[in-house]
Formats: sequence, C-alpha cells, structure tokens
Amino acid sequence: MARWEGGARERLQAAALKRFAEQGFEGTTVAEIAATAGLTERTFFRHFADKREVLFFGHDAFQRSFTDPIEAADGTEDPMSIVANALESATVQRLPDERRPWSRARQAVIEGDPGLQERELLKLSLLAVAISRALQAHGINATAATLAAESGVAVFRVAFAMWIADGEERSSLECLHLAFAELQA
Amino acid sequence: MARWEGGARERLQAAALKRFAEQGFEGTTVAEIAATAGLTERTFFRHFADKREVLFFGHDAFQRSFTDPIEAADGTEDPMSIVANALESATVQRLPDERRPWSRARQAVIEGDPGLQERELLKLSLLAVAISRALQAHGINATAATLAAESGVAVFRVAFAMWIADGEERSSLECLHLAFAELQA
DNA sequence: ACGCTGATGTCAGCGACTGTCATCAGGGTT
DNA sequence: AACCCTGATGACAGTCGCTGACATCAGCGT
Repeated sequence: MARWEGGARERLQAAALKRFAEQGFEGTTVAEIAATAGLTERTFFRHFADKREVLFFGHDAFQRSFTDPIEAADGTEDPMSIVANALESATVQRLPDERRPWSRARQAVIEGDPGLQERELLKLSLLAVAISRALQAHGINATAATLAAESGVAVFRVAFAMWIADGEERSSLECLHLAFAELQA
Repeated sequence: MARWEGGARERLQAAALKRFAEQGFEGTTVAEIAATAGLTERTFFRHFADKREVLFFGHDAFQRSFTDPIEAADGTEDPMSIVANALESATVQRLPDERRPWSRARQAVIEGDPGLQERELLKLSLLAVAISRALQAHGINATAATLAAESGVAVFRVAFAMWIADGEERSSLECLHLAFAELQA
C-alpha cells in the first residue's frame, strides 16, 4: 500500500493545525487546508471523515495504548491498579516531552472552538467505554469496570491538563502521579 | 413579547421529532421540518442554533431544575446528599409519567444518530459542570464538588435509561432510587 | 508494451447555516 | 382613525461542509 504516497495525511494534519492556530478553526476552510498541503478538498475528505477529525486522527491507536496493557495484565489485580498501570504505559508512550509543544498547540485550538470540544468529549467517552470493555474481558463486572474506567479517564484528563499548562516542565508521568494523588481526596 | 407568536418554536419541535422518528435525523432536512410546521427554513434557524439543537432546546431550564435545589440547600449537608436531593427534585419535576412516551421517542432518535449522541454528551457534561459550580458556591472544594456532580449525573443517566426502557412502568423517582442503590457497589 | 490498482483531481450537487433586506401584524401614540 | 414602532417572519443570495461519479495518472507485475 501507499505506493507513491508522499505522506498526504501527515501533510494535511500539519497544514490544518498551522492554519487553525493562525486563523481559528471556523476561520479556516477545508479547501485552504488542502491547498496548503498541495492537495484538493476532495482528497482531504478521503483521509478524514470530517473537518474536525483531522485533529483527532489516530484515536484508535491512542485508545489501544490504554487497552493493550489492560489485555496483557494478569487478572489477579484489582480493577483500579490495572487501570493505573495502563495509564502509566499509555502516558509514557503517547506523551513524551518532544510532543508537548504539539499537544499544547492542538489543545489551544480545541479550546477555541465549541464543536471541537464536543468532539473531544466524544473521544474521551469512547476511551472510557473501551477501557471498561477491556476490564470486563478479565471478568470484572460491568459497573465496577465502568467506574474504574471513568475514574481513570478523569485522572488522565487532569494529568494531561497539568502537563500542557503554561510553564509546566515536569514530565507527563510525574503529572500523572500528581493527578492520582489528587484523586485520593 | 411573543406578540402574535402562534407557538412557532413548539410547532417546530413537534414537527422535527415527528419527522426524525419517521425518516431519521439525517434523512430529514430542515426545510422539511419548517414546512411541516408551516414555516420557513430561515425561521427554524432563528429559533435554534443548529439542526441538532431542536432536540435539546430547554436545556437551560433543565439544568436549573438541578442547580436551583442545590442553591436552596443549607450548606450543612455533605455534597452527595445535596446532589441526591437535587436529583430527586429534578426527576420529579422533569420526568413525570406523561412525559415518558415523548422521552422515549426523543431518545430513540438520539440513539440513531452519532451526531446527536455527541451533542447529548456535551449537554450532560455541561450539566455536571453546572452542578459542580452550584456545589462550590456552598464552599465545597472543587475536586469534591466535581466528583459529586459527575457521580450524580452518572446516577441520573442510569435512572433515565431505566425509566425509558421497553416495558418499564415504574416511576422515574423509583428508577432514581434503584440507580442510587446500584451506585453503592 | 500492457493492464491493473490505488491515490488523486475534477465536477456537479445537496444541505446546513448566515447576512441582508423586505414585509407584515399588532400595540401604543397623537 | 391615521401614525409610527417593534419584533417575528419571508425571500433571496451566498458560503462552506460533505458526497457521488467519473477521469487521470503513477507505479507495479506480466
């Protein structure tokens, strides 16, 4: 596959983030993004289901960074520590320091548009559902699994917000541990 | 206000729900809805910010049925019992038995369209934020308030789902109590 | 040289949504 | 009763997100 593909998708993603940062999400047309990437509007929609999705592409892989460690866990632990381990693994894997500037730019765009916030809520909700399902595959009952999953996602949100805060320099893993500490209350 | 307003908004809402139930959300154009209500597409968008919003109109009032009882509570109780009382009050007020068929029809439409589910998540998230803020006005700290608010919304979702389930005949208040019992696990 | 395949371009079109101006019903004013 | 004023609606044009259909074109294997 990808025979002479010059990374069209990546170019579109970069072009979109750049334009959104400069002109805002609503102020940018898909045609502009495509032109910036040297492509056509039609091609944009072949790579992304809709205009918002360009900022959320890779969610499947992102989700798997959480669910894979859960699948690999031995079923003897309690739900919350399985989730804690999965969060650590996913955080280390998906939020390395080099990625922080990119995450900041992306999040600034999302917070500037209600439609994007809506989409983000959806993705987080899907993540919680996926984690819950992965836990249930270990024989954990639905309510306990969902509770652990929702709590885990809540912790992750806090950690992520901390990680991309202005001036923050601690690693994502440190932020995660701090967020966990905050949950004890 | 509303000088010769023949209930345009209500007619639009009724027309929309009817059409959505018959043809699905995507399969219905705004022009159709407006025509069914004897109005114009342009008038639809003067009453509702977008096509989805016609199914979520009144969210402000809905939200206030939760936050008003919280504001009225004396600050001596613990967060979770304040929330519990607010849920009871809102449930009784907003989910009377007569409204059940309407709620069922509306929910069936929402579950048939991803875009509408996205919007519903947003509204529930806004509700949780509003409840959390109302609790914080009583001097409850942010994390405890948010935790109680999210838990409360979770309980409400379970209760609502139970209430509109096929063949269910118990009142919304009974469903709420059952949902609360389920949370103890 | 030939065809096959998959990514892209082109074009036409629908539907959501908006800005703008005209219209029109009712209420208050003189 | 003639007057304007206000606010809801209609009419219209236009932008943009998004899709279907068909053409094109680069590389790969035969």
